[in-house]
Formats: sequence, C-alpha cells, structure tokens
Amino acid sequence: MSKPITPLQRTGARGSNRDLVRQHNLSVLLQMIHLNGTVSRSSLTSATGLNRSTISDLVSELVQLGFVTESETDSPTGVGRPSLMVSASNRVVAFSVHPEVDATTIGVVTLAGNVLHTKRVPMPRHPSAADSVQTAAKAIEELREELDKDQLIAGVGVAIPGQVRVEDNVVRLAPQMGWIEEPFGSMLSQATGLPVFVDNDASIGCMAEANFGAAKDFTEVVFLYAGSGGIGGGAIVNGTQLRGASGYGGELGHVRIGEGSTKDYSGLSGTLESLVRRDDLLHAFKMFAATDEELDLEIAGNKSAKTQKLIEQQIDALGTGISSYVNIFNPEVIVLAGFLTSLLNYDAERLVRNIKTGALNASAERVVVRAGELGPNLLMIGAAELPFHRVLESPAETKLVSAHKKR
Amino acid sequence: MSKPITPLQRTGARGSNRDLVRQHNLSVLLQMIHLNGTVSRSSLTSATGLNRSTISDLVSELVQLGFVTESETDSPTGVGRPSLMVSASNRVVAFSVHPEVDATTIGVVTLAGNVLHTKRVPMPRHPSAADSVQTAAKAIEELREELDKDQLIAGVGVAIPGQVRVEDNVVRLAPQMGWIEEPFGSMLSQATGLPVFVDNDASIGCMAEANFGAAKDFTEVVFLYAGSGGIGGGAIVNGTQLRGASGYGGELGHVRIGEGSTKDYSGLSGTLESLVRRDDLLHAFKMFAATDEELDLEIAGNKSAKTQKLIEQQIDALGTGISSYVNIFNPEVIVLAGFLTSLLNYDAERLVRNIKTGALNASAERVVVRAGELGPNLLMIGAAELPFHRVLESPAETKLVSAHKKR
DNA sequence: GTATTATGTTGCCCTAGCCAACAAAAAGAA
DNA sequence: TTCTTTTTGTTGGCTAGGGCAACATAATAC
Repeated sequence: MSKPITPLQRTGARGSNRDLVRQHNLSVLLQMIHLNGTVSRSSLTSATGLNRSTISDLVSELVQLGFVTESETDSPTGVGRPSLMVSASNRVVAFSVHPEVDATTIGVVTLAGNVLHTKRVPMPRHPSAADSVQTAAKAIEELREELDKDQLIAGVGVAIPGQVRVEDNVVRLAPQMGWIEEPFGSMLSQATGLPVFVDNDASIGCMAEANFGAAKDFTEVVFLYAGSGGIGGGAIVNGTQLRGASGYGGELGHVRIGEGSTKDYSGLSGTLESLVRRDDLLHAFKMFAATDEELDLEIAGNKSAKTQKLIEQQIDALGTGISSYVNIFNPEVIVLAGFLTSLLNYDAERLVRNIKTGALNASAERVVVRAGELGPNLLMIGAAELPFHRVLESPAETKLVSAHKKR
Repeated sequence: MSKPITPLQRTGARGSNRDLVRQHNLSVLLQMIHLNGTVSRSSLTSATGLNRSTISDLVSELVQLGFVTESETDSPTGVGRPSLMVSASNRVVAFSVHPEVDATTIGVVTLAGNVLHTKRVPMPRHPSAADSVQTAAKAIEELREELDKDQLIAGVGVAIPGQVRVEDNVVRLAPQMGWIEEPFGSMLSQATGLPVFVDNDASIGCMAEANFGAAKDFTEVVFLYAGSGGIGGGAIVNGTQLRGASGYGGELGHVRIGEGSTKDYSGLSGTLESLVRRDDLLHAFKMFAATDEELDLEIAGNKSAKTQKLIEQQIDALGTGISSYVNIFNPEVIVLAGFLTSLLNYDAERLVRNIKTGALNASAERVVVRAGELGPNLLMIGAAELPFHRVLESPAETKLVSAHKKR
C-alpha cells in the first residue's frame, strides 16, 4: 500500500485494453443473438456499428466456441446477396430449479431459449432445503444423461420463493417453506458438481419477461408476480435488473399501502401482499388447492355479488400499490404475472383508473399494464438466464462443463 | 430497409472500435479525477488496470485539452519515486440555476468541484417561468464577465422543484410555482446561448450526495430531500441514477404510506409528503418563513409536549415511508437532506426503530441512515453535474464555449 | 554512500478492427 | 436470357492504441 488513497470511488468502469475490446464485442454479439433468437449478420453489423469483416471474424469465433450456428436464409428478402443467419446453439444448456412448498420443478433450457424438458417432483409438505437439494440433484443427474454427448452445461439457476443473498447464493428467508439461512447454492453445487446461481423467483421472472416476454422492448419495467407464496416483484431500471446491496431489492409485495391489520407472509401489515391474497379468493370460491388456470376460470366467470366485491377490493388495492410504483419508477410498462393476470382481465379499466388516481399525472401518462407472456415456462427460462449470464459476459473465457462426466 | 428485423432489442451496448476505446479510457480517467478531486497517476494506473505508459499518454491528452493539471506531490509517502498528482482543472466551469417560489439562485462551479460564486436573487411571489429565465440569464451574463478569459463553459444545469421531462428539458409541473409544461431548457438556452440541462431538484441532490457527499462510496442509495416545496426523492441503482422512462422517476414523496386525508402538493393523499410537512412544524413553532437552520434550532431545543408529539408523528411517518423504500431498493445507505436532517438528529434511534419495524429484516440489516453532507451547496454542485456529465462522457469530442464572447 | 523500491519515459511490438478490392448472390429491367 | 444494380461475404494489407521492456529518476532504508 503505497498511498492511503480511497480505492477510487465508484467509477466501476475499468479501462479497456485490447483483449477487453475483443471480449466485449464477443459478448455484445452473443447477447444480441441470445435475446433475438436468430439474426442476420447484416443486422448485427448495423446494430453494433462494427465493420462487416469484423463481424465475420467475431461470429466465426463464436461458431468455433460452439455458442452459435450459421445458416443460409430460407427466404431472402430484398435485393442484394442474402445475409447469413446466426442462431444461438442448442448445444449449450442450463438447468433450472424451482423449489416450492409442495413440489420441486427442474428443467433444461438451451442457450437458444428452448425448454427441452421439465420435471415436476411432488414433495412432502414443508420440505427441508436438504430435501429439495437432493431432489433437484437427482433430477439433474437424470436429465443430464439424456443430453447429447457433445452438449455443454453452463450451470444451474435456482428460483427461490423468498429472499436470497445473491453474493453467496444463500437463502435468507423462505417463509412459506420455513427455510432460514440455508446455503442452497453451495449445497446444490456440491451435489451436482456444477456452478449454481440462486435468486428470488420474482426477480427471475422479471428478468425473463424483460428478456423474452411482455417487457421485451423496454428498459424501465415494473413486474409483479403473485403465486401461492405471496406477492413478489422486480424492476428493470435503465435496462438492468434492480438487485440492491445484497440482492433483496424489488420486494414490491412488502410495500405498505394502507392500514390493514392482517399481516403478510413476512409479518408486515398493510402491505400489498396482505391485501391481495390468493388464499382469500380460493376461500371465497370454496376452493382448496387450485392452479392459476382454474382460479382464472372462477374469477372470469364470477357471478356472485360477494365474490365480486372481494375481487374489486383486490383490484383496488393492487391499483393503489402500482400507483406508488409508477411514482417511484416511472416505468414504461407494468407486467403482471400469476393470478394477478386474472384480476387484470376481470376489469382492466378499473385497475387502470385506480392507478391513475394514485399516481402523478406525468408519471402515469404513458404507462402500459400488461399480462406476462411466458406462462408456465417463466421461471424455467428465467432461472437459466443466471448461468447463461456469466457465459454471455465473457464467451471466450467461461469454461463450460461437458454433458457427460468423464470417468 | 432490407429486413423487417426489430431494431435488435435493448442490448444497449454497441461494439467497441478503436476510437471508442480511446474515448472510453479518457472518459474513465476524467471521471475518476472529477470524483476524487486529486489523484496520483499511480492510483489511476491500478484503478484502471491500464499500463503506466498508457496512463501517461492519456493524462497528457487530458492536460492538453485543458481538463486537468499535473503537479508534483507536496508530501511524498512511502518508498519509490513519488507519483505525479493529477487534479481537475478550474478552467472548466458550469452554471447552476435553482428557481424557487421566492428567489432564484445562480452559481458557478468548476470541474474541480469548487463553487466560485453564488447569487440569490429574490423574486416576487409566484414568478413565471419567463421571469425566472430572465433573472437567471442576467445573472449568468454577469457571472460570465467575472470569469478569466481562458476559462471554458460546459453549460448550464437547472434544478427544478417539480417534475421535469428530461428528454427535452421541459418542466412538466412545478406545483408550488404553478408552472405547467414550460420549456425552461430551450428558453434559457436561447437567452444565454449555452447548452442547458434541466432536471428535478431532488434527483439532482441525490446525484450530488452520491458523487461528492454522504453516499460517496455506495452504489445503492435512497435519498430524501424536504424543502419548502414538499418532499422529493432520488435513488441510485447499481451506481446509476434512477430516472425512469421520461425522467419523472424517484418521486418518493408521493408514495402512499397511510390513510391520511390531507393532500400533498400534487393532490395525492396518504403520501409521505402529506404526512411530513414543514409547514405543520413552522405552524406549531409559530414561525413564518424560516431557514432550515432556524427550524433545526427550534426542533433540537424543543421542550413542549405538543410539538414533541408532532415531531414524533413526523418521525414515525418518515420511518414508515423509508421502510418501504428499504424493501424496494435494499439500499446500502439512506441520505436525508433538508429539514429531514433535523428529524433524524432529534431522535435517530426512534427513526431507525421505525424503519426496522416496517422493513424486511434481511433488507434492513445493513442499511445506514445519514444526513446529507453538502448543505447549502447541494443543488449548485448537483446541477453543475448535468453539463459536466456530457463532458465526462466524451472529453475529446465535446466542444466547450469560451467564457468571453467573441465580438 | 549504497541498495531497494516505485514511478516516469521512450522506442518498439502486437493485435483487433478498418478499409478497399473483389467475388457472390439476389432482384429488376431490357 | 442477359445485363445492371444492390447488398453482402471474403481476403489481404494497413493503422493506431495499448502493452512491454529497458532505462532514468526520485524517494526511503540501512
């Protein structure tokens, strides 16, 4: 330590040397290909501003690395020599894991965004973290056997219904399952021998909708996701996911919007989660367990005055909550997922009216409310993005794991 | 249009060609120097990861451009040849403008962060935008005459107590002054012949505290600023300012936290701004106009039970509001400015207790509450950052205006 | 004074991206 | 068909910005 100089404040940006330029360009290209599915070389050229010959060089490096494939256009459009099409490869895959209170779901997703398999393993009520890890590891083992020999594994992404400390992949609190301070990441990593990345389910859903779904073309997004475990949220600010200091950011379900006395799953009262409760709806409809589809049918076909009032109360509470998020984030789009879509479909006009009442005119004037588009694949696609992210950041440097273990 | 390809989704990142590398490196260096005041060449070397010789080359280009100066260390520390010190130059300046309901404040700030002059011009009640522009332009003209001949002007930054559409520098709504849809930026730009950048006052304050004040070393920040015009807010997410789609983001004062019936300055009820009101305090202390310092003395020296209750109510409301922001942003630090500092100083323990009650344990465990550090210079320093930002982004490309007009 | 350590300076090298020329593949016009 | 026009891929050489190594310089340590 030569000088007691503060580590040069938050100018995160490092200098670029030549290698970083190459790395950056490879990364930008691969990201574009990953997000857009299949793109022509010519559109990559115009989008990046790089030279034709440079694109050619970079793409062939990505081909050699196994991340992308090139093919000729099947339907040339316009004059001129048709541009070669570049697609993300299905060779590179990631596993997704979603532990819930009654089941654990495991899936395989390719870098091209295809969900190859999913497997839902029912669990005894309130599984321990160790149970879930074991279930997941076993399923991954089986799914891995089904992969082709030349496929490469980027890692495992885990979506947790609870708060996750992302720096060390520890589940801080998953209230529904009763998990406290569980090192889920290192447990699963040890069990599978693969790199594991853990994050909150709603944050992951937000990222998925932002990358591939209803928020695809926006940089300012608010996302609300309601499942059986309460209401989670996420936000995209300036094109990047809101994470916060430790990764707990985006807990939009736990924001106080009123004086209610019932508490939410985390013990807070007056929050959005405490006022918009799936269980209350199930109870009113005299249902026990129900899928979102079943509940949606009930809500859509509702005739009783009593349940109508409940639904409207929930819509109003949701609108009040969203209006706060509009004032805070000034988003371009608000994406609703889980059974919140049913509320939106029931009376979108009422919801929007409520949002406009509680929000500043300027902030609300251009906002759009949408339902999520990814449906049941939401968390599978989203969780896979976690390991993929590392690959996309530095394609040439990241070492992938071969699908079949060496003996 | 060869192919109907969507403009290649939100991968904002362009490719880097060689010129961009140079530009980027110059920008990174100048930002570090601007934020840290004076730094040694050796610390620039280690912070950027670039080679000694490269730093030498880049710094001398910045010297030649007039942005920085080099000097020898006055007090060498440690073994080895002492490193040259690099400082931001006072040659480059920006003007700051802060229109308020009863006065307009204008200042000159150098790239090194020195506030050379400030000028507070009292205004008749409820000045029109044109009045404020004229006052500001006149003051800028005068201040400009006092500059040295070789000084360079980066532009003008304006802090508005209201909502600003940043894309075209239009004041959407400044409720206290009654401005609606005023093109303040283009008006002032026309009057001065300088580039003008307009933004919300609280957002600007947030940026200033994040760059130079209480939040200097953090990347996740929530900022609350209470002046005579209500409560404004700002947030730093992942090291960059939250702006939202149009620039209205960060309106933390207008977030609903309770059922109160009194309305805030924007007509919303139950919001933080409607519950924590400066006027209520002034009224309780039987004061009319008062500076923050005067009010602070009254609050600190308070003995009456009645006013104590009011103060505590406000602290509690503030705590409730902040707890929501903690859940949303999971910040490292919360910075309070304006008379909110007085509330913090009055009973910090009570405030923190309230925050912890309303927030998730995990999100709140490491959060720190602080008073702002920049005091009366907050908005002057902050507003100047707007024009400086453009310079810092591309030092070699941005054309600056000479201090003395050519005849 | 000498050794050690850290930094500034200089000249040369290396490589990633650019450029220009040419080839190839489509559409349009004769 | 044939020729032109337009767009893209390919190739070889060029260029500039950052790395590197050797040397000079200025501080501390002994």
